[in-house]
Amino acid sequence: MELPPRRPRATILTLSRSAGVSASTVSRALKGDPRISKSMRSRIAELARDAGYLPNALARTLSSGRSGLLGLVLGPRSNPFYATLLEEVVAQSADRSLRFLILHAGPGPIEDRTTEALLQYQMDGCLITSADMSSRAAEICASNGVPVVMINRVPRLHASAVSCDNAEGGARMAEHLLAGGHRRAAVIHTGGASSNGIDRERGFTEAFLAGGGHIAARFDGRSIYEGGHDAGRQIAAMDARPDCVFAVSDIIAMGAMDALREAGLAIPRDISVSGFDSIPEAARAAYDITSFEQPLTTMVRRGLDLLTDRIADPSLPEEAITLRGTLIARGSTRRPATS
Amino acid sequence: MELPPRRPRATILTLSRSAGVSASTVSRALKGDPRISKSMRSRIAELARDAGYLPNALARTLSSGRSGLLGLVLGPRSNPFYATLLEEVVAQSADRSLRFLILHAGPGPIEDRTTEALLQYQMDGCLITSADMSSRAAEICASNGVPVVMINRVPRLHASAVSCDNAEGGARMAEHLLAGGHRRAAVIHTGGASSNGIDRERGFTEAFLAGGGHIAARFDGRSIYEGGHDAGRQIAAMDARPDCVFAVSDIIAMGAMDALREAGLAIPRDISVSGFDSIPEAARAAYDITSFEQPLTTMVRRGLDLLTDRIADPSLPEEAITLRGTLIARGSTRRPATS
DNA sequence: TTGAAAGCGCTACCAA
DNA sequence: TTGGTAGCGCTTTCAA
Repeated sequence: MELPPRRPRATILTLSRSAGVSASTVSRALKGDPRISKSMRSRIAELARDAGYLPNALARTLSSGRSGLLGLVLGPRSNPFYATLLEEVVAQSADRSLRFLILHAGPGPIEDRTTEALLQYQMDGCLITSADMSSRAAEICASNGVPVVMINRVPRLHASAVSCDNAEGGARMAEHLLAGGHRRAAVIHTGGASSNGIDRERGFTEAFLAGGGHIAARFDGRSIYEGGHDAGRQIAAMDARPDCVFAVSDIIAMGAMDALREAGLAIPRDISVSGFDSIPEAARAAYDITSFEQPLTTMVRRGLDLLTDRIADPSLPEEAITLRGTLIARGSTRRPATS
Repeated sequence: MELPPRRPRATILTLSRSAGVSASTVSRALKGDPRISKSMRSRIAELARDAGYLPNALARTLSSGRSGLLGLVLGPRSNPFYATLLEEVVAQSADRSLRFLILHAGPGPIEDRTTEALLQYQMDGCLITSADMSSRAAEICASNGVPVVMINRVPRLHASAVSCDNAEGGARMAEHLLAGGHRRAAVIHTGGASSNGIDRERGFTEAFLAGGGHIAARFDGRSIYEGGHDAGRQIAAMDARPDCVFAVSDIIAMGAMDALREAGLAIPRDISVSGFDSIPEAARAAYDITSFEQPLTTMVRRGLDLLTDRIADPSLPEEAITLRGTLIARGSTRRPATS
């Protein structure tokens, strides 16, 4: 079977020739410049359509200095939260004609060559949802005028950020557990790797202590299911077993919950388990985990706003936006007696 | 605090001036052209390093016609398989200095404007891991000489593909279940949405029937956990309950398994459950699902090979590569008595 | 071994 | 309302 005859792509020049006008006229007509007469505009539009013309975005970048390309840094697949974030980012960026180039996806830090790609491809900005940038990488972006926005991260030097109020979320969870009669909590944190986890734990701990509770133990959940599972096993084996668990993310809570059940404990009868993020998996009947929901859609919307605004006007100051989340009470935590 | 003084980026021209040579010399020296004297090469290399020079990949594209950019189409987050695939693709592409631009991520078909982005950004090729392209989209790619490679999909017109032998995998699973003494199977398929699912079911069914088994029921698992869960509930309620379940993907199997347990059934004592893909989640102790593992690393490697080869030489024929997977027997299926 | 010049496709400035 | 021209940063003949 013959391949179709690979015509060379139409360009502004070819269009201008077949229209018998100059290239500048075509360029202006195509972007609806009002200085071009209406009839000319529609004539050229038709010509372009017939020729299957598509502008060369890269050539445009060269002269305009703006590529429409954004870098994206994504966290490890082991935490489904990032998958949700990715879908949201892609969905919203379609409407804004933003294109994302994947800089990094997975565990581990962003490598230097990744930062270089950012510059080589003239990316207009960068969205980071996970691993912290090295100071060097942040420095490179800043000194090259590439705005950086972090979602689900606290702001750093030279970056704007959108996050939910993690400390507040932790505190709300503490109140919820206290109201359910819990007083001895085990906390599964993430080992200082993420500021989110630290804030969540701090908010929880302060409120739980203030409410008369007591932190019976702390474990490092390493932000993964297995880490939560290990912690759960240890909690089940404790002499004076805690009456509740606060995990700083749902994926850790899921691991803990499975381990507790494997040890023969019933949830929430023997022990309550709570998480953070409210990922879809945590809502499944098999887990049904009480969690603190981050307003993901809005977080992404604001993140893209920040990015596009600062691309349009680099003199804008850096911003830190904090959004309030929502506690979703589910079946994994005992509720106050309603008698 | 002062921002650092935003020097304009170094270009080949600025380098050539400070070196006192021509731009072409710099260009050649930087890419190690042997025609340039060794001393000149190292002198320019040093200059470039000091100036923090990074080539403008977009400008290079304009003259060379090759962007180094590839499009990526990813399936819905509801199936963790795609998250694994994404990480593998990103990890491997770093070593090959390939850059992926996200064309689509999530459920639903690829939109036309997505295909247009492919051309506007002069992408060298496109990797599809999920939703089928419309014929129109495939046509557009073909007529513009953009190679398309599908991973985990059967080849279509104008595209190469890498997949695992799905029918064989289904057959192997049938044999495994037969060997474990099962004779009445329920199959949870994906409603004809994906050729993978169809092949897996066909392979399973033929082998299971051939081995003296019988297909007691079929359900549509819609490729999501909830679909598997619904099916599991119905299976648990059947009068003559099947003794095993074959789900065409792990995420469906997980849903089914949870539903069966919620109905009070023990696995595998009362009923065996098997899946496909061997995603990390299926290996967790809480599920421990017998599954058929796709050789993901190799699949991605071959996919990228196909892509880069056909970019380098567009006259190469389209290829379909089929890899053999591995049955991973776990605790969710009864094994043959070893007496 | 090096340089000059043209050109990739598009935008923007200055004229007309 | 339109055209001419220069230039974005790099590659690549063709000359020297």
